[in-house]
Amino acid sequence: MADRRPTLADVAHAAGVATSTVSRAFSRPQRVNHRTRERVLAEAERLGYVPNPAAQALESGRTRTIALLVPDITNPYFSGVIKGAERGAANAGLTLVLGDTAESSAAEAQLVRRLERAVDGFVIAASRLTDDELRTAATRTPITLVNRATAGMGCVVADYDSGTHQIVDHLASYGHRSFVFVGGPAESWSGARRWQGLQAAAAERGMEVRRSGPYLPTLSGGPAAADAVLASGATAVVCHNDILAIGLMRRLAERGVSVPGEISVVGFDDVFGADFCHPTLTTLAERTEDAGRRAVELLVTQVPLRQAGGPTRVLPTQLVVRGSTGPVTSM
Amino acid sequence: MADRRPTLADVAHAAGVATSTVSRAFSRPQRVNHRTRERVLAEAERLGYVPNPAAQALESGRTRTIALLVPDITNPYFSGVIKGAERGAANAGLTLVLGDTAESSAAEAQLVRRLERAVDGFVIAASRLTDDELRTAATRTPITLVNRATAGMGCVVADYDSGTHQIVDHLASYGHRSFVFVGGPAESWSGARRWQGLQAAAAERGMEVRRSGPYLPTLSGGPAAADAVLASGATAVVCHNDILAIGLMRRLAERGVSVPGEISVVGFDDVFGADFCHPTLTTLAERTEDAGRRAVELLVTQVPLRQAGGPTRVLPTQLVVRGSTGPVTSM
DNA sequence: ATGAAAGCGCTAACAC
DNA sequence: GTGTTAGCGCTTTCAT
Repeated sequence: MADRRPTLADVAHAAGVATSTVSRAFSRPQRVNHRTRERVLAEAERLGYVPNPAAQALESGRTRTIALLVPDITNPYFSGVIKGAERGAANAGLTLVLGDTAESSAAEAQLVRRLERAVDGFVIAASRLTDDELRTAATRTPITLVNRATAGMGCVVADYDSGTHQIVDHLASYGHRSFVFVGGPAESWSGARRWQGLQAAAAERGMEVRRSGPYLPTLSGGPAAADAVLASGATAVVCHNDILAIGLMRRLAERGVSVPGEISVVGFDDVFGADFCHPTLTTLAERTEDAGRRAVELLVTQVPLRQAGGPTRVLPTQLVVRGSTGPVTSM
Repeated sequence: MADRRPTLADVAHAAGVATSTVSRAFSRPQRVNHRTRERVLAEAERLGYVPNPAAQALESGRTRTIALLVPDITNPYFSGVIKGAERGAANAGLTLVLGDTAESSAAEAQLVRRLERAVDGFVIAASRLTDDELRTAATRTPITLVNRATAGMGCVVADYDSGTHQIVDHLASYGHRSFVFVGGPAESWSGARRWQGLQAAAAERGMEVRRSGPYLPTLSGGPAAADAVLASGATAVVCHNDILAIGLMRRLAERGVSVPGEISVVGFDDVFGADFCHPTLTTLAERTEDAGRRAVELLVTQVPLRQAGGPTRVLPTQLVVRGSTGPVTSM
């Protein structure tokens, strides 16, 4: 182990100045004589001085750390959000703490409470908390939401209105007159928005929609969903997310049902895997990496202002047409 | 925003005791009169007191935070490591900071330096630093490695000796007399270990092996690898990782080559997607979640002891046989 | 068992 | 432009 690490005082002594000058040399370069600053920095470098973040935080009350909370770290949908947030944090010189809420609102609330003094703010993706819980927490520490809109705080959401229209138009262009929405968890905010959008878009097109589910938004949710879809006689299905869609397609393949020959399948998210499953999946791509980065930016800009509110940023979505959708077979 | 948060002094005042008593009530319950402690805790609860981690860290020098560094957060291989580490940290009451080193040794070194004062230790997965750089860094802050063995520090690695034997035995059982190893990045420690293991196992079986590459360990590395393999006339290939294997299989499909009919394909990692690509991929599964958790445990046990060294933990691997491997076609 | 008081390393007024 | 000096909130001797 190294000996005691050099402190501000060590650098100050070595450079023959006061500690405040050293501090300023780092944090307010303008307010220090250029030559003095050079000397201080040189001494700091020579001594291998690194500021102690705990001490900085204690004084300033700011930790230069933010937390990102996601329901499941291993879900590839959140990988993009995590990466984007990590980039955004790095750009802003912030440290990113990652928390997995295990899809539980209790765990989420506990994590917020545990970390609120250790971080300057939270980015919460797909929060399971109620609007009220979120707003209460936001009075203590700034919060920005990803894929969840709650009045009074910064939100970054995907444009599901446009996205669901794109999906419906695509299916209509292939001659489908109706489709089934294979729903995910009932509490999912994005699930509700997707379903609303699909209903509205279908109504405009004069198409008929039904909803099936809820199902687990995992590969294992696929078989039950597939069987329900088969029973319904649908020519097309739109699934809550890609993973569920892939699980559903696997089951359809097992049962000898051709995709897209007999049934067209559409997913949401364009996760890793959507372009190499079989058949490749037509899906609505979200800019998850952008979402993570923007959420951090939103948080950073509102932190210094100490304002609780924040505008909602809507990120574009785009339909990626692949092999799982095709024309209706007239029988 | 909330008013000033209650401090130790507020609680002490409210309970009519000294701050040191409040501090002890939390950290050394034994050394405080039972009734006093009850009263203090009640007041703390009533005021909504939460200790300020920065102040705790400043005094004690310990932050109760550890950092996990990975080359690429979006790589599904690391998702398991991240999840495991998150769990391990949560179990130990530690906060986990996540860093993405962007597959760059410079970024990794910078991140270590930037965080070393803010955390009590590092878990570094697939480190790109040299052994010397790692050992130097470890003298300042404890470090544990995942999938990288460096003498003198705690390491968690997969059992590639057993794993590569499993792969070779599997191919031999299907009648393959030779195979090609499709290599990843030259600097990859695990890549080197895999190749060593395969060579040794093949030699024992009297099989012939050649190496091709290096290739990008991504889907986009697949086409070049596939074409090289075709030119070689191999009956079986073992790829650096699953992603590369899937990219390679896609290219083979494009070129009308049947898998496993004409060529058998084996991957490493068993990442998300290996069970739904087409054909499903035979691959060597690693216990990545265990690895992450164990690495944190190793770090935690060595931190209090302030000992730099640490034993290497070897985690079992197992071959998952799926649809991408089959018998040699005699032509 | 409890209190008083000295810092931990740094920032921010406020002087000079 | 630079130095002096109070703390930030907590832990930890050292008394009592």
